[in-house]
Amino acid sequence: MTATAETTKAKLRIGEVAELTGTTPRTIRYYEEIGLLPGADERVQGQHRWFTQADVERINEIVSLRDLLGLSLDQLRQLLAAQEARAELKREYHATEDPAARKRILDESLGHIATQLELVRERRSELEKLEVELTDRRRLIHRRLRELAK
Amino acid sequence: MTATAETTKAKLRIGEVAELTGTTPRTIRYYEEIGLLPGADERVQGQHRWFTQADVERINEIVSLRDLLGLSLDQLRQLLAAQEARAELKREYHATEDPAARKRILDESLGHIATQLELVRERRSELEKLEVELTDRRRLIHRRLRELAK
DNA sequence: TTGCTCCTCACGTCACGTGAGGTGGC
DNA sequence: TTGCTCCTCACGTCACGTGAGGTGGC
Repeated sequence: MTATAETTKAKLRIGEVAELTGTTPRTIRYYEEIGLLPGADERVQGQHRWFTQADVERINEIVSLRDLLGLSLDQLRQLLAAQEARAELKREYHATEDPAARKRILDESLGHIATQLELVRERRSELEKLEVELTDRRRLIHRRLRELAK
Repeated sequence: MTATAETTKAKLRIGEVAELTGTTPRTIRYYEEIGLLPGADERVQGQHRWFTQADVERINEIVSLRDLLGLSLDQLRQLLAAQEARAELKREYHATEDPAARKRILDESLGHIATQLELVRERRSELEKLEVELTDRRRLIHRRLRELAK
């Protein structure tokens, strides 16, 4: 009856997943339709979809990159494909003992992360610029209010 | 022949404005069409549109809020309407000498700015969370690379 | 005057929203 | 078993993209 035992392989319905990820069932079906979510071909047409915690995390990641970095779903599909390639590499990594192969795999991962980090930082600096503008305007108004209070 | 003299009331064409704002002529026409840009009714149907530096700044602001805060154009229209109300208040502000009226106007402006700042900060904290996740993953890979180098 | 940029339809697209009508699982 | 959530079309919408055919300004 522990929490970990309860959540092991817990099957989630599409409405629950939508709630957990802040999306809608329609959005999740659409992501499956365009190939952003895996495992769609295993289901018989008309039957209910069942999701796992891993699906929730993937959708959260999609939503996060979509909203925060403003990527199109096509760009996201490419990015996620690159991530899967990385996961594949990870399995190769554990399969090999060759230090040179391991180094090559890790270097490649670093490249993918660097790409995403650059996007994040670009966005952050734009947001900070906007914040500075707003706080400047606020400061000006506060000054005028103090003038009035005299 | 000074720069300021040259740019005074300089009339810009839609293509130039698109370039300056990182948009397209189609986007600018669309924004005019849905009422995000003012002064559309003064132009005779079929004639060329002429823009000023003020239009460039407005479009930059629209693009910035659209991309960085993820607002819909409908939300943006409301926000910009509120801003115009503030500009109107500003004129009233300069017209009145009554300190109480002036204070009321400034307080209202503060409210609008606070709303935008809240949106900006929400976004920023989400972005920072994503950045931390990415740098954590990068650190892990760097550690493994150092292990390999031994 | 010649080009280049502009103009207005108008249909296409991406990322879903929104019913309509029907079936499946606690 | 009943009701709620799920299913699949399929059309609608928002924010533009993309030609087609024609006119205007340095």
